[in-house]
Amino acid sequence: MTKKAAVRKPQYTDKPLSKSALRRQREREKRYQTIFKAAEKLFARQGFHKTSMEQVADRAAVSVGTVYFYFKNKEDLLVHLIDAIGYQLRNLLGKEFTRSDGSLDGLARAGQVFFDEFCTKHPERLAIFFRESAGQSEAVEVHRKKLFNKIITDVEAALIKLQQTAGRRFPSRLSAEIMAVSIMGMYERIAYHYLIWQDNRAADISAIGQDAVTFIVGGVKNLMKA
Amino acid sequence: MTKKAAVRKPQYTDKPLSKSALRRQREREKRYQTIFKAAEKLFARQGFHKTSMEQVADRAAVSVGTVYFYFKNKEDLLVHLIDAIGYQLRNLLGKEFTRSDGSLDGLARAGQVFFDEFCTKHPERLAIFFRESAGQSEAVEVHRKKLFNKIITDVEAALIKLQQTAGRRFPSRLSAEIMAVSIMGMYERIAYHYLIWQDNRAADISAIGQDAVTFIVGGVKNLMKA
Amino acid sequence: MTKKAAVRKPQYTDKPLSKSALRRQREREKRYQTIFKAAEKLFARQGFHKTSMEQVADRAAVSVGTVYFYFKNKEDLLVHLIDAIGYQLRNLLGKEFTRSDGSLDGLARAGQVFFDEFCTKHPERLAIFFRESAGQSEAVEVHRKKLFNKIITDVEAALIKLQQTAGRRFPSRLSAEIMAVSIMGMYERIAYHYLIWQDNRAADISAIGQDAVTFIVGGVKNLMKA
Amino acid sequence: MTKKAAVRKPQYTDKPLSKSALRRQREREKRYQTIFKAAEKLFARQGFHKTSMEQVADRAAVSVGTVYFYFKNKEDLLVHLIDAIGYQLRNLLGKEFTRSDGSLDGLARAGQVFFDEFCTKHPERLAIFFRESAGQSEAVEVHRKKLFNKIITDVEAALIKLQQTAGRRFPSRLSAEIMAVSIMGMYERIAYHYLIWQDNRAADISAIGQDAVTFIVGGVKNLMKA
DNA sequence: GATGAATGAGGCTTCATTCAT
DNA sequence: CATGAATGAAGCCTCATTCAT
Repeated sequence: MTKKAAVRKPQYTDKPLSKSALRRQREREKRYQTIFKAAEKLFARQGFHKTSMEQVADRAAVSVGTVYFYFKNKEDLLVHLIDAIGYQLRNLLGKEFTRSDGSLDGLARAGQVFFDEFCTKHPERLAIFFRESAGQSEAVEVHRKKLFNKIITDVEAALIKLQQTAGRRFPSRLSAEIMAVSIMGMYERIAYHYLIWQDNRAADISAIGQDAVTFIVGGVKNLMKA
Repeated sequence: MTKKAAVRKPQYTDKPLSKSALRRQREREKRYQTIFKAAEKLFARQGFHKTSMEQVADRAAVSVGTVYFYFKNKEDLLVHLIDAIGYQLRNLLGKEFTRSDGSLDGLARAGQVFFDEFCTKHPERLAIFFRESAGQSEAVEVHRKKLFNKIITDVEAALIKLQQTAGRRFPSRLSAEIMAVSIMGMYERIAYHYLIWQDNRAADISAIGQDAVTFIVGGVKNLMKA
Repeated sequence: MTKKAAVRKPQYTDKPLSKSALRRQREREKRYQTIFKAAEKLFARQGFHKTSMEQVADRAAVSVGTVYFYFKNKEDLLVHLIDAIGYQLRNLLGKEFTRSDGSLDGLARAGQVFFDEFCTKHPERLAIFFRESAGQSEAVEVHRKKLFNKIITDVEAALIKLQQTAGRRFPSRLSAEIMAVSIMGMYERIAYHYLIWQDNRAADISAIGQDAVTFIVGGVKNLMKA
Repeated sequence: MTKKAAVRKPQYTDKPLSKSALRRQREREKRYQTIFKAAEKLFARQGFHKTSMEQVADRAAVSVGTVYFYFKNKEDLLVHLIDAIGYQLRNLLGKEFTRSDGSLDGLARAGQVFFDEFCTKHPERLAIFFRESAGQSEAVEVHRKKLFNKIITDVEAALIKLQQTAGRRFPSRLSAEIMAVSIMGMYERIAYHYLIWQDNRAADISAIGQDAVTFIVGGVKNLMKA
């Protein structure tokens, strides 16, 4: 493990581990998570820039050096947070899409899940993904872009499948992507508006999501007609 | 002039100004603009945090002290940028809304104007408004929120007028707001996606906007039906 | 009038002044005083270092440039304040000493005057002389020292006269000076303690002064005995 | 360790320290002292304002960051200096007072100790306490006031004890305090006059102190008579 | 004489990162 | 592996002073 690479995640090697090695690995994983959670909370609450590595270390009850053992640098910490959030998000939404039958239901359910399972339950991740990860650095932006693109591609795929099932065609080759981007933007801003800026609206978010879904359904249909 | 205030804009007093005072004022306004533009460019290109006040001063060909003469501090510079952008944006969109007759046309035209007049012609402002102003500081966030809210309220008002004209009702009292937020989010992300992340798509943006508008129209109608 | 010298005080030349020149001179004197007073107040209230030249100018309702026309620089402003205070103080005390007949009464009356006429009526000058002028700069310290020395010399002279009148001798050649220094220190700290640190004790200061005088009288007598 | 706290002094916890931890602690204390001494010297020689943190760091042969590791900021450095001086001073004088039997001797001895042990041996501390700490900032002034008050209270207590021993009464309830303040002022200015302004008089200071003590004794007696 | 915009050196402070123990 | 003291570059900002108008 070189100086530059930082551990990040426990490595998975093939050779069986001794008991003590196992314990060490578990400890390591635990530490990693502690630091991760500390950063998540602090970045979401105070912002990425206003949070110092010392604060992260303090909250995780480890030394600064330890933070640097698990994460290459501060940016790396943010990137890992973003990745984890993206991973979770795609998992959550993906499940709904795959379960979907090519009707608009999958899209609708994904929207619900986004609000009910993700936004409401992980407001910190919401803030990090949509607020803190913006405008921070080149590397972070690259990661963010990649993630957005993946989710957009997921949605786009669902829309294309839908189009085929319905035996229709969207006006242009780009239409599906544009809709995917639009849906992403809608959800993003709705979450931002009602959950980050008005943090007591969690109760209404489900109903709000309903309207959003109705809106989307109308939009998609209208584009299929065209 | 108190310690904290910084000049910013020439003050408008009632007493007539002498010729030399007038020139002085013009010079001041010019300087202000020079610094403003320098910051706009740098913040958009390198990011707010990566840009130092010295760089701003250099690009504006003035001393650091002069920058501080016109702007209270770095944050103030960003806030003024945001405000100016918001002002321009509302002006642009507002004109379309007022010219509108309560049909969906106004909304459609506003969308076009957003892409064709604002995004394409002021990519730097786009980046500042949607990327750099996010996650920077409390004060900036407050300004951003205020602006977003204003635009959302504009759109919402147009939607309500539309509903009355059509003699229909949206499902809930919130629906119009939700749609407004959604539309804002759509446009934001479309602009971000095609103009910031893929900066050579300016040519397609008009066509993209078309699909977006179609989508919106369908969405709005669907919610009016409901 | 060279660039370096700054006007400071209106010059007194011998040739008779025209009417307009007279008025100009009066105006000048007035301005000088305005700035002087502004600085006095601000230095006393916020401290010398915490006060900027701009603040002085603002309070005097003139431009920064004007302040620099009347005073060479910031330090010069403080030095002039100190000098003026010293001048007033010596005048006040000196009168009592000269009126004195070589008895301890002069000393006693000077003490009273110091508290009743100077401290109570010019708390700002008190703060400047005993607080703000300390530890600021070489040049200021030199002035302060000179002034202290003058006053000390005055007191010393009074003590020596007293000794002669009484037909006694202080133990050493230094004794009178030591007593003068001591008296100065007493008054200084009493004023500081009761008027600067506890700013509502002005009412008691006369009574306090009484005790101080009694103390001094005892001290002087004891040293004459020795 | 929070952002604001800075280490300052090694913390005393109950758990026994390992050998290496002990050494670390010792090193830390040493560093702290080095920086402390550097600041003491520089503040006394060049003045607080004229001394930059970089100079302090240079003289202590550490980096600027290290200075800030041990002291929260520049003001903190001065405050700690003042506190240390006050602590030493009270210790020195306090010993004489407690050893005292309620006669004037204690007061006299304290005076001697002040001149012989403190002023002569620690001219830098003298300058910091009586010159540099004046008129610098609100926080510093608060500390200075507190310390002066403590010493004054000590002296006052000694005077009250004296009065009881002697079976006399001072004219007013304030008298003892006034005398304490006076004595403080005398010593302060004598030290300032002969040791800071005329720095070659250290040899005479003992004799000077004698006269001062005689003066004080006379003063106190005179007030007891009254 | 008065003005006030412009200057820029200089100071304080932060904090990501390193590395010896 | 963990620690945490040390580093020092870098950034923000202030403000005394100047000078063209």
